[in-house]
Amino acid sequence: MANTLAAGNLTFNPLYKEVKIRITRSLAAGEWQSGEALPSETRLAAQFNISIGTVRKAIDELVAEKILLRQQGRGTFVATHTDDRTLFYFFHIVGKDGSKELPVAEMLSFRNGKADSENAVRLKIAHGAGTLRIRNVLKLGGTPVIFDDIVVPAALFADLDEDTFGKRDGTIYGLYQARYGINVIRISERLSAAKPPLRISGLLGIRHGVPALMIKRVAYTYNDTPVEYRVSWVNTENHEYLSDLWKNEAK
Amino acid sequence: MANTLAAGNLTFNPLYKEVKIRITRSLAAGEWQSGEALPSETRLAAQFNISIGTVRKAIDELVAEKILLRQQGRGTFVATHTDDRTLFYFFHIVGKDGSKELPVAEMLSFRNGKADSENAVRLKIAHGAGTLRIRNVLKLGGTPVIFDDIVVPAALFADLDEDTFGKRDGTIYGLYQARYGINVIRISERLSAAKPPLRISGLLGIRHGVPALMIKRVAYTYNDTPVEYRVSWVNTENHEYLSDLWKNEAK
DNA sequence: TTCGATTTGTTCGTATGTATT
DNA sequence: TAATACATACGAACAAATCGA
Repeated sequence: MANTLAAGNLTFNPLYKEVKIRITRSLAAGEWQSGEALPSETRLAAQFNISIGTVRKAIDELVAEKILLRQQGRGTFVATHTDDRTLFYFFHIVGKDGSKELPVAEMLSFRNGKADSENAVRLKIAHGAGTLRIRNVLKLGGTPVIFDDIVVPAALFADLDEDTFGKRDGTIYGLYQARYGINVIRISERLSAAKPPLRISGLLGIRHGVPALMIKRVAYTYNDTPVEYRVSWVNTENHEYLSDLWKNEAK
Repeated sequence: MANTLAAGNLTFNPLYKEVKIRITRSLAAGEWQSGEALPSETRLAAQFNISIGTVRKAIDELVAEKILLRQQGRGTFVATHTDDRTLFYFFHIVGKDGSKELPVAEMLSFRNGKADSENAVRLKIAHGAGTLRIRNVLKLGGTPVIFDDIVVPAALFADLDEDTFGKRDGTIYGLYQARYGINVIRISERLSAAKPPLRISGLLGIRHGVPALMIKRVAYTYNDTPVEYRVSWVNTENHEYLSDLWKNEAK
């Protein structure tokens, strides 16, 4: 009888890897919305005509990658960009006393633009392609600590405008996910120390000559597709960047 | 008959978690040396009197945490601090052109010291306890880029001296592991931007007024036991700190 | 409140495939 | 070639959590 899944597959992956790819494809296609439950493991096994253990192994990996979320007795869900998830996996600035807190964003500007060469390389779009560019100040404990300069391809966020962005409810990635079906699942950040431009040091209350942390971030969705490029400046007089792989992982 | 493993256990973990704890205990006790093979899964299952699937599930997690390493046909091994592992999981400085390269260390000094309050907190030792303090300059492509100030509890590294440290073969964590049975399995780093002290900017060829990246790292072994505190200064004119969770993970 | 259906979590067992020595 | 070790896949049974009737 055989394995209809592996058929027509030139690179012979194990079955569970194929299932994982299939599920990822469905996710990328927006087949299940954020927070929505996938079909039960039993149903998936029946659909794919494989054993439940194999389905579980595929889902295991997606759960480990924080793409899916399992809850005993309830089901398996597409991970949502809640505040908690942001705090754990996408926001790395903490107080020097160790305090973790979600920032409050204030939009400074929202403009249309064209991709410069850096944008083009990082976002894998054409030089000169249309972009949206948002500048934010992020406050922690009421005081401005971070300046964000966000660039996204206009093509991905068709009708996004200043109002939609400014009046969003929740995090920025939550907006991408809920309104545009774009699910940020991974970020890559490159950090260096630099003297902030005058305008920015002014915004962040950085005294003259005091350096700041510059972070260049690319956010990716499924299949390593970049969807956002962000340059941040951080006042590290009272805060710092925490890089603690695994600390929040499986116990 | 029952489950001899779970017996006497007040917090009722699943069996495979107990097995994981047991294996971790053996690792912490130095039962298997670095690079050495653990008993085969079949043998472990027999020892614990459980099924092989349960053993595999326990090992799965330790492999995911990079503590163990599995090789089909060969066995399961205690992960070794090779150059590759260091480059992937413990060394985050890359060229701005994206180049990854292992640094060459040059020892500047090796001294005995006493834990200051910062050392005491981070290393969870008594204030004033004996420490060893090593200063290094790390070169990338022949030029000095990083200054390291390393502090370790003297109690953990009984007979470590300047010669042993300086003439080591391989990475520093490799030395800890091979000679003292101390296996660094996780690091936590806190980054900020700052003006480097004159002595350090001189060493790294940083021009006056140019900021540097300061990194405070704590290295941990099993059970979240800290074993090293390290303050690094990085010249980020041509290099940057790369924070790319998962990028090197399961594909 | 209780009960039953549903869903994921754990554990066992077996068979077979693939890589290493 | 044979033995050994991990990898994949299947199936079954029961536990634990959730949710609605």
